[in-house]
Amino acid sequence: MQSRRWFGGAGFSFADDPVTETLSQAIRGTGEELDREPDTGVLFGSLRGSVVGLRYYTGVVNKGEMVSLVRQPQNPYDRNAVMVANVYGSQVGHIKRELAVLLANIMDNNLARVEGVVPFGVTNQFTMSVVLSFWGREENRDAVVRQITSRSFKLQSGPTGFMCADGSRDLPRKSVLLTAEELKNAFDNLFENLMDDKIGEREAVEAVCTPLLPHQKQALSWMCACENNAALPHFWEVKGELFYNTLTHSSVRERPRRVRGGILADDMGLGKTLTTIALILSNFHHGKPLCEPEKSSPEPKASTTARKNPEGKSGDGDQAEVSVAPAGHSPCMRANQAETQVVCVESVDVVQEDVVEDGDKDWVSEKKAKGRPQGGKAKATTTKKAAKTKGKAVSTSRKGGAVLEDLDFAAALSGLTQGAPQKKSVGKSLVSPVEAASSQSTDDPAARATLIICPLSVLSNWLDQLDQHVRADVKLNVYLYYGSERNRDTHFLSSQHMVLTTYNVLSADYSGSASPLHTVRWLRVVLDEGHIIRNPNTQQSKAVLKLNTQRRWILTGTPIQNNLRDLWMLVAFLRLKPFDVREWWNRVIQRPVTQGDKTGLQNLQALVKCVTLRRTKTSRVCGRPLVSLPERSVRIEEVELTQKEREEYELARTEGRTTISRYVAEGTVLRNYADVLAILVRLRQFCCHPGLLGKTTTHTGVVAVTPAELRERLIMKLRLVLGTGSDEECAVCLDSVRLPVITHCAHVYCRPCIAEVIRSEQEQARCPLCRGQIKASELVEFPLEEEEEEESNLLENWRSSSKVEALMSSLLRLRSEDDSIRSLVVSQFTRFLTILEIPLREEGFKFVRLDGTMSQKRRAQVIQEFQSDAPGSPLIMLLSLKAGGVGINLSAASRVFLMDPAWNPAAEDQCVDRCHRLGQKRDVVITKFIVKGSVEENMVKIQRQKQDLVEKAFGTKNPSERKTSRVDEIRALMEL
DNA sequence: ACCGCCGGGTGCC
DNA sequence: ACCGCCGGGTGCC
Repeated sequence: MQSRRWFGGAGFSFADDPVTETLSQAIRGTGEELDREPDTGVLFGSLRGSVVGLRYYTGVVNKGEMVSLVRQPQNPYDRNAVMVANVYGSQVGHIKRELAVLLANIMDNNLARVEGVVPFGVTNQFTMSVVLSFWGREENRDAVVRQITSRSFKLQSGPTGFMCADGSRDLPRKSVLLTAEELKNAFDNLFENLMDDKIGEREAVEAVCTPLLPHQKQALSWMCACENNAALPHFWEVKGELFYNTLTHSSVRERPRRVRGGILADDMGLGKTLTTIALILSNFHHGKPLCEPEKSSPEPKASTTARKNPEGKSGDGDQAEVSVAPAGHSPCMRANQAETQVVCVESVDVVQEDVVEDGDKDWVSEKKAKGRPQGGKAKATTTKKAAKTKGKAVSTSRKGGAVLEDLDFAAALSGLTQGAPQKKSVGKSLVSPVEAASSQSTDDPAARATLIICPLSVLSNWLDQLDQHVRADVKLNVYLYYGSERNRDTHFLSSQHMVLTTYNVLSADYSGSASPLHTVRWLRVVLDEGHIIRNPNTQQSKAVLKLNTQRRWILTGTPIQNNLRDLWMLVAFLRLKPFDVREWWNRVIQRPVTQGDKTGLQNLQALVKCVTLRRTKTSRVCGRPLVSLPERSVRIEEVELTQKEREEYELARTEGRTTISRYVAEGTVLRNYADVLAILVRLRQFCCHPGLLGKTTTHTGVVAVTPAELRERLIMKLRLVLGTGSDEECAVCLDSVRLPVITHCAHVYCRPCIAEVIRSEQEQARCPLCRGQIKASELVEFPLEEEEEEESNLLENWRSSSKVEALMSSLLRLRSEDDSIRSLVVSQFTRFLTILEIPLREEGFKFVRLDGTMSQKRRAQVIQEFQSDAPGSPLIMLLSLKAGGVGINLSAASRVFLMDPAWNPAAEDQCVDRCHRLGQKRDVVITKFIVKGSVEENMVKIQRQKQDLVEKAFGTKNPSERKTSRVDEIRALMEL
C-alpha cells in the first residue's frame, strides 16, 4: 500500500507527467552536484595526517569522533589553511601545513569530499592524529590519487583506520550490506509500526469540546510527553561528567535535551488538527492547561476573538463572533472585557515536581548549586522586566517569578492593559532581537504563543476546526497573520494564544528586514503539511529554520515523498542535534543508508522512531481500527471512441509515432523532451475531447527558420506544458514552476531559478536539463494574451465526445437512482472542466468548480457550498486534480469520476482521499474513464508495472539506467 | 669552522 | 613537544 509513495516523484507538486517528473529526477542524479549528492560518492581511500594548534582552541574531541574539515582561504598565514572542527562546530585545530596544501587543492577543485575521524582523540595538548577519507565521483579518482601521491602522501585503499560506528578501535569497518530490496522494504516501512503500545492516553482539557478518539488521546499523550520529557535523547549516554553521543562519539558538557516536539505523521483524516488544538490548550507551561472555561460563568459567551477570514469577510457558517484585530490596535482594548472568562492555570508548585520543563529545572538546580535556593536573580529580573514592559504591576507573589508570569500572562490575555504601571513602560520591545537571539537554548517563560504555519488552502480549515472543537466560552486569542493589513507588532503577536499564518507570508516577511515572526519568541511552532519544507533550498524552508521557538512540531501525512533526502529538512527544523548540520546527517545517516549499510539503517530507524508518531487508516488501537471508514472501490470504465474520433486520434498518433521513433533511433528522446511531451499530451487530450487541443496544431520537430517562428513555437510549447492543468516541476528548485519561462532548447523553469543559473555560470551557462547553451536574452515568457476569446470559441462550436457522453450517462443514471449522492468530477485539464460545464448545465445539474486558478476566498466559498447539506446545494464538483490535492475536505461527495489517468497514482489517491476520509458516511465509488486502445491504456499499464518495480525505490539505479527506463517508457506508451 | 655538535628557545594556520 | 626546527655558542681528546 505504502509503496505508492515511491512513485510519486514530485510528491505534492503533482508533476503528473512522466517525462517531466522523472527526467528532472534523472538530472538531479547527474550534474555537478557533488555537494548536494552526498550519497553518490565512492571512497577513494584514506590517509593519516595530523591536526596541529590544539592549544589555541577550545573544541574537544574524543577517541573515534568525527570531525569536519573547513577550508579557510582567507587565513592570513596560509591561504591553504584547513580548519578542523568537532561535531558541534567548535574549532579543534588546523591541518598541518604540508597536508593542508594537498587538501586545499583537492577541496577547492571539488575533486573529492574530505572527511575526518580522530582515531585516538587528544593525547597531548599540541597535536593529534586524524584519518582523512576521500569521497568523490569515480572519474575523479585518478586525479585525487595523483595529487596525493605526487605530494608523497600514502593513500590507503579502503577505510583502514576508519572507526566503526560501535566505537571499536581502528579496525576496518565491517559493514553489513543490505540488498536493494531489503533496503526498499526497510525504507517503505520506516514510518510504519511506530506506534508504541506503551504510550498512554490523555484526555484533552475541558476547553476542547470534541471528545477525542482513542488514537487521538494517544497522540495527545505522546505529544505532551515529547514537550515535557526531560530524559536524555536517543544516542546519548552519561559518561562521567559529560554526555556522550554514541553515533558521532562526541561528548558535551551541557545536558543535551530531547527535541521538544516531533513529527505527527498520521494519515490524512485521523485528526492531526484536532490533536494539535488539544495539545495547545492542554499543555501550556509546566504541562498545565492554557486556559479553561470559567466554570461559574452562567452564560457562556460565544466569542472567538481576533479572528478573521483570509479576505477579512466573515464566513457564512461562522457562528462565533468574528472580529478583526486592527493593525496597531490591541484587541485587549475592547470594551466588553470579561477578565474572569479566562483562567490561566499555571501553578508554580510544579517547579518542584519531577517532570518539569527543563528551563525551570535547570534554574532550580543551578541556584541550589550556588547555594542560593530562594534566589533566582536572573529569573526575577526577566520576570519583572516582562511585567514592567507590559505596564502591569503585580503585587501578589507566591514563590519567585513564575506566579508573576502567570498573572501577567493572564492579564495580558484578558486585556488588563490599563492597570497602574508603577514603572514607566519601556515601549513595546518586550522581545528585543538581542534577547531573542540569546535565549534560544534556555527555557523562556516569555514564550507563550503558538505559531501555526500552513498552506493558504488549509488556513480556513484551521479556523473552522477551532470553532468546532474549542468551547464557545473559552476566550482563545487567535490571530490570523495574513494580508497586507496584518498587525506586525511583536508585542501584540507574543501576547496571542495562537497565531496562524502561511508559508508564503512567513517567507515574505523573512526576506524583508526585521521580520516580526522571527522576532517573537514562540512557545511552539507547528508546521502544517510540513513536507512542504522538504526542499531546503527554498526561501520558505530557510525562513522556517530561523524561527525562534521552544517547541517544534511537524504535521504531515507524507513524511517522505520518495527520498531519504526529504527527511533532512524535517530533522533540521526539529534541531535534532547534530543532524541539523548537513555534514553529520550525510555522514552518519544518508550515505550509509543509501549504500545499504545496516547499521546506518538501524540508526535512521531509531532516529525516526524517537521523534515520530504515525498511524495509518489501517492501524489499530487495541485491536480495533482507528477509524472505520466506509468501503472504497475503484472501477475502470472503458470508453470506445466514435469512428470520427478514432480517425482523428490515429492521425495524431501516427504523426507522433513517426517523430518519436526518429528520436528513439537517434537516441535524442530526452533532448527533444518538450516535443515528446507535447505529443503525449496531445494524445491524452484527444482521448478526452478534441476541444482541449486549442491552437496547438503546429507540426513539431521541424527546425524553425526565423527567430519569430522559433519564438512562436516556444510559446506554443510553453502553453502546452503549462496549460494542461497539470503541474510542472522546475528542475532547478524542484518545486512547482513560478513565473515560467522556456529556454531555446524548450525546457521550462522558473524565471528566477534559471536566471540565477545563467548569472552564476555566465558565458558557459548550460541548460540544467539538456546541457545546451542558454542565454538570458533567449528566455521566452508566456505572453499574457486573451485566452477568453479562445474559450468562448470553444463553447460556441460545441461538440461532445465519447468520454463526455460516458460521464454524462453515469451522472444521469446516478441522479435517477439517488439524487442525494454527490460527485467529484476530476480532470488534469482545466479546459476539460470548462467543456464539461456545458452538458452539465444542459442537463440541469447544479455544480461548482474548484481549480488552481481560483482565489482562496473563492475556494473556501465553493467548498462550503459543496459541503453544505442545504437544499439546492450542488451535486457535482468539477475539480482539477492539482487543486484537489491538498488539505481540503470534500466528504460530502461519495462518487469520484477520474476523467483522465494521472501519471502519478499518488495524486489520484490524494484526490480521492478528499472525500474518503473522516466524516464520510457512504461507500465511496471511484470511476476511472480510460479510452480503449489509446495512450491512456498504456499509461495505466505502466502505472501497474511501476508499482511492481523494486529497484526504483531508493534511486539506487544510476542516472543513465534511469534515463534508459524513461526512454523505454516512452516507447511503451507509443507502442514502438 | 665555508663545518658538526651542544643546548636553550621555541612552537598552528 | 619525552618532539623537530632554528640559530647562537662553540670547537681535539
